[in-house]
Amino acid sequence: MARQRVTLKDVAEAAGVHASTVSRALDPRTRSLINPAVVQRIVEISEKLEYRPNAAAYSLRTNRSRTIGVIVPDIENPIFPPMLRGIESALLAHGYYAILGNTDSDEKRERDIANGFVSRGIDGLILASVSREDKVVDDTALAGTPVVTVNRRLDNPAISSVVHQDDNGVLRALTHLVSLGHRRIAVLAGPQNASTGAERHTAFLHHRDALGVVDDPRLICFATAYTENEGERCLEELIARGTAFTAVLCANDRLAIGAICALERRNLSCPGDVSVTGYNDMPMVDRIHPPLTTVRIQQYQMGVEAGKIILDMIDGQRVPRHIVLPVELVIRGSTRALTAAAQG
Amino acid sequence: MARQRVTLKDVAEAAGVHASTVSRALDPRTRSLINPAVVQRIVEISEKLEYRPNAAAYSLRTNRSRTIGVIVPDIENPIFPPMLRGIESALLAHGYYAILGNTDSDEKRERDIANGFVSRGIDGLILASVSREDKVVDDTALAGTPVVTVNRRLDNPAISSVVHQDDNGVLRALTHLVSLGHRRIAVLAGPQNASTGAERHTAFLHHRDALGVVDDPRLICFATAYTENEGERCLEELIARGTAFTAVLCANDRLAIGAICALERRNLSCPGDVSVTGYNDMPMVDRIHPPLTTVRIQQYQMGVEAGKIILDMIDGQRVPRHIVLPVELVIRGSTRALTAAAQG
DNA sequence: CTGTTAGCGCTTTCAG
DNA sequence: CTGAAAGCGCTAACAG
Repeated sequence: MARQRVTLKDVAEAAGVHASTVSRALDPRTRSLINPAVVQRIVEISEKLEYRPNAAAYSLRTNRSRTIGVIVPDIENPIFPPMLRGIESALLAHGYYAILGNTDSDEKRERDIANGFVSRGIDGLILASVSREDKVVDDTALAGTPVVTVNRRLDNPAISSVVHQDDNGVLRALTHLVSLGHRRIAVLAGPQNASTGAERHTAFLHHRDALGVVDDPRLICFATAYTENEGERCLEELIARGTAFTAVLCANDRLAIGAICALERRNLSCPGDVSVTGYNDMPMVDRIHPPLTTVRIQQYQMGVEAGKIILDMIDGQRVPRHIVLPVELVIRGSTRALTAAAQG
Repeated sequence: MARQRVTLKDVAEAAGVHASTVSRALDPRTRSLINPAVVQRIVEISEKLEYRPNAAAYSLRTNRSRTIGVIVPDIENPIFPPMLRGIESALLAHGYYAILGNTDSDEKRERDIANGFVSRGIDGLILASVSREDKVVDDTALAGTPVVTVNRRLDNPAISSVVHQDDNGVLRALTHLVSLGHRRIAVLAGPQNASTGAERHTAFLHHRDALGVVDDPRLICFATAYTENEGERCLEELIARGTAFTAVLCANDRLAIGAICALERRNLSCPGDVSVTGYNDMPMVDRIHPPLTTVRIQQYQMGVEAGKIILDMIDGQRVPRHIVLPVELVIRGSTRALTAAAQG
């Protein structure tokens, strides 16, 4: 029955001291002010009584909630769970907890959730759901709450971020395809209002000529979202345009899965007729058919770094930090050397 | 700079009324007590001032945090993200938020997290990580906090739960295999300290004889965890025992994926040589090779129901409720009719 | 219908 | 080294 019963005062009475003494004795930072013997007694008694500090009172008094808001577009996207674990592991070590919100990439929802989070006094905000410009973020940051974006980056450099070497990832995937003999390489570009979409596409344009990849605008199709359905739609569109290609470079794994699906429906084989590369190396893409060649990002580590940045910012570090993690190419079954026959 | 500035008092002063009047005007439940014209003015002013209630103060005063703790073994297990979305959607409609914890199936971690949650005054606990007996749960429930388990069930019927018709799911999968001609059906049973593991295995034993499935204890292997690795290990063990089988009934999809992997390594084809069924229909199993025949559970709905139960319990409904959701069989490529050749 | 009052449990000056 | 006192922002009797 008893809900959240034992208070500082209870412990104080049992120990024969004042509540403020107990408060000091239990806080590692102020413990040194108190007579060690007294500390010892207070700690014992508080344990025996199973004292648990009341987080609301602490929060009201100190204006710190030890809570971090985490906003993602959609937790069902497989790259986010590992990231969440990373965040959690960074936070838990410091007694912080994460509250979670999904936006479905809807700006209004993002605003509502962020407002709700601020209202409950989050100490920081980690945001995976973010366009290249985002008023919600700017406002929250302006209001003094630490903010870090993860997996994506704002154009505004004042907002800390954790991202990957997108340019290098695209370069590796493209070099791999070229080394297999591919020159007519189609591109499923991601949404250009997302930093990943924009940066990966810029990287492609940047490296295309140097690698001898055919420059033909009809080989590029822009997805409006990072979903399997968009992958299918874009591949259909590429085929409808009637331009030949022997490989498809996709801006993420979900687009790649959709593309492979569409190929199969057209009775085209991957990698027999068309090679496909993904991006992210999300869970399970090594088990699909064919196993996906993709660029591996550090999903877990990304979360850890974001957690660390937020904690540092809460600790007073107000100069924005930008972390760029390295990537690696994982070669699996969805890419194959171009044969003379296929080139025809 | 301004952190969480505007308070009730600020709004009250701006409106020329007392803070308590503002409090009443802003709470839908007490709004009717206030002169409509005054309500109108207060609402306008609070919006103009961007007033956001301080959750800590509310919580301290009312002893309600509008926060639900959600504990899962591992958010990276693909069945949990959809469940989380379900929980979130049920909670958000009532202004509640979820804080998340992963236990890695470690009892000590589970206890620590639950304690942390209780300390921050969660109003309810949703627990997907739970053995058939669980002291943490019993204690939390005893302390007066609403608790509901989801996907698994405690032996203790006083704890509300949301699960699926496991018996029916196993019956369907088994009937399907039998209808394809299989009789020598191996079983990868789940951990027996999990209610799903125990109930699915009981269901198998229960239906085996009636369906004419061969009764041979050497065809049953118990996994110690629901992982791909355990699936591989168990399948290896079955083969090592030297008992022939033409199909494998797996207690969940991850075991099935491991089993298929092990078969491939042995140069056995699925479904050519051995048919395999999974359980859960987790995301992506329709895209693996071969697409997995499995029992579909309602991951999202499971979360919604759990959220509803928790909210009802917070609302005073203290009689435990047990919801059992229906399942369906999804037939894909990993099962095939037994041919005369394969029977030999 | 509205104002007054008290206090939730904690931290933090300020005294001693 | 420890106690006293104030107050964070809010809600809920209780008065009027």
